[in-house]
Amino acid sequence: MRATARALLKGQQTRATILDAALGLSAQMGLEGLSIGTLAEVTRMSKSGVFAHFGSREELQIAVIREYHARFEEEIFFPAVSQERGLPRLRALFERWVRRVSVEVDSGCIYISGAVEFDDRPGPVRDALASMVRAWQSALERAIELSIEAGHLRTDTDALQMLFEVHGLILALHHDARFLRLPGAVDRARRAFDRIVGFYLVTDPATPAAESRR
Amino acid sequence: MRATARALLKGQQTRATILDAALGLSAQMGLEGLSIGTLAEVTRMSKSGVFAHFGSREELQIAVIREYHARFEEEIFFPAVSQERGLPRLRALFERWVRRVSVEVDSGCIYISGAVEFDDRPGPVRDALASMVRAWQSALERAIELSIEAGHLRTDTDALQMLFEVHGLILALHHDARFLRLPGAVDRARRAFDRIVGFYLVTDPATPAAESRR
DNA sequence: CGCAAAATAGCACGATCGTTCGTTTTGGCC
DNA sequence: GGCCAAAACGAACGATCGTGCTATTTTGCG
Repeated sequence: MRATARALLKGQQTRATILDAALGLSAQMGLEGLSIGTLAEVTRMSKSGVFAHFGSREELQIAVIREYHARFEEEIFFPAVSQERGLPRLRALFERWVRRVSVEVDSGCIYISGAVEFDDRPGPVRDALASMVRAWQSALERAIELSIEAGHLRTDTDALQMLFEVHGLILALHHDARFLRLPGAVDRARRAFDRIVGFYLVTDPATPAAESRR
Repeated sequence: MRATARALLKGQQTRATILDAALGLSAQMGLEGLSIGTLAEVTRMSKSGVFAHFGSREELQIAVIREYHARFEEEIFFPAVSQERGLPRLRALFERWVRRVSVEVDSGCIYISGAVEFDDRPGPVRDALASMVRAWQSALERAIELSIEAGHLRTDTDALQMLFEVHGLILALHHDARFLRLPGAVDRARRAFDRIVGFYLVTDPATPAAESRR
């Protein structure tokens, strides 16, 4: 009857436990590889017990995507927006993103694997995934635009073009590090990012750009 | 008893038919999504009839990978090496690669989807896939090195670094065009490629210029 | 403690999976 | 036409999948 009463019924709590295990499982095996059976095994519950918390496999997958998104925001986006707008924030976003992916060499990125698994499998799961990815891309686009407004990047910078190029670096990093297991991919990504930034950087600091390298 | 006698026993011929269907199926559903049942349905054969041609699902997957590699070479690599070595050949390789991926918006690229599906699933399938991908990357690396030797690219060009960046463009193209269904991704990839080439280009044919080096 | 409701378990279902085995059909050559 | 090996088939197997149902246990609260 305390204030905690409603906050965490037993159900919500084990649901969180299941979801956590589901996150790990689908990061490793992909969203399609996530099965209720193995999930029940891992959490030491019955299949139907697990199932009851989500109603269907699709809902489970969507719940996983949402949870992944929440953690992604927490780990990458929120800490980075504490940096001052413009290039410092953009750099922070990229650096945290790179670090996340390089940690995920052993766990897998649901955004990347999900994009491949659902790229021609229409339905609510794909929609949820696409909407999260788009949200993240929009956040990055916004950070680039703020860098332009702050006078750090050239005013004729095509934000979406720059985003495209930076995103490619993350995908190449994921590919080389996780699939090919090549060493040094993280450094390549960082170096390429600096090169891209260098290209879009204002050349004449007539306005007090200050740039503040890293 | 004609000359055709040994060349094409009935078995090899239907095996080729099955393999062709398998290529299409696994381009669309991924190598893991390829099932003998649906493959039998498509080719209007019995499951066991299909199965007998490959001995196991793994061998079927490997056969698909090898066939994909052969077609990839035929469509991209061989026509491009007819161009003169150096930048023209490198450009031809990239342009054909981009075109292939942009056509694959509706069919899927086995190299890309396979890399995600098997990035932590060790075994013969992963090995075969990785070896094909590495072969293709080596071919590109070689093309870059030839461009350096031909005096088209700066002598201090890091071929693997440039390869990393170019590969990222293809992955971003695949992601944006196939998953997010964004228009204009092809042009973005081309523009980014030109920018990358521009960076590594020799500015003064006499001396490897000291442009804003990073 | 007691009781209603929530949470979990148990069981069975139809479907699909890769694979095996024995049989039947087919194709090539005398 | 007949012979033999290759090719294709059909049926069944054990396993796993998602998903209903119905009990049973556990929880929260008066």
